Amino acid sequence: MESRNIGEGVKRGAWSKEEDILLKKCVQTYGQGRWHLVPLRAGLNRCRKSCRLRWINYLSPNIKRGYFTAEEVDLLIRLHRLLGNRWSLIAGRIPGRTANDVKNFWNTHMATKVSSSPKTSEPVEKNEIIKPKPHKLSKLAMSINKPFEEPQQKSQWCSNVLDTTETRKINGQNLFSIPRGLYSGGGTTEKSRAGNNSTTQKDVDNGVSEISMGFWKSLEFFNC
DNA sequence: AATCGAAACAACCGCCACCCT
DNA sequence: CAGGGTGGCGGTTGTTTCGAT
Repeated sequence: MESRNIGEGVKRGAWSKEEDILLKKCVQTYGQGRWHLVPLRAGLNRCRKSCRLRWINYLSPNIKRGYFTAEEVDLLIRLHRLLGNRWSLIAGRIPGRTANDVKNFWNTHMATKVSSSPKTSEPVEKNEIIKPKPHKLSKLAMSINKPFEEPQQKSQWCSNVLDTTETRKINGQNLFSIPRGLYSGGGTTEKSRAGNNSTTQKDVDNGVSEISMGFWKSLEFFNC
């Protein structure tokens, strides 16, 4: 694939290995953040967004690549029912997966499967989906995304947040029929990844009115 | 072996909230 | 308080890869 040069000479398209190395070095040296400075520091002819996206979705050492495990899919389905298309939130609860990963996976594997399932075609009631305004939600997510200390904590959360009957049906019907063997089936649970937990209670409170009570009940598991 | 359509995934775009001055 | 800059998000598009015929 050929990269294109559009506009003010900023390179677009696929990243080369050399660019990856430069970006990696830059982030390792200066840390994440201040993305507007990254192209300059790294000597990259890329826009800040492109650099950030490349790091977050591909170069970050926390990223888990490869097939989604059955456990991850199960969690994804439940979280999607709970949160809707809040990919960053969902990704925050699936260790090692990025929002882009989750979104791509859902769009290519789950969206059609779920919608084609007679039982699951039943639309999720709008008032059941948590839709705080984006950035309030982001902050809320940080509190929600407190890493699970223990594996049991995670499974407890999963089993209590949602009724699992539906997702089990989805899994039973579709999980192993997805082409290209995208599931490893079972798999291990990664240790929780480091979270950016800078949320204040005020931030969380700001979103209260926009969030269903069912969700807040689920948050009791985190003592939020 | 070649072709074509579908699936998978990397990357881009536009928007918006937050932060800082 | 207002305005500009920045970070981050979800939706969408473009390209590559895979599988069927």
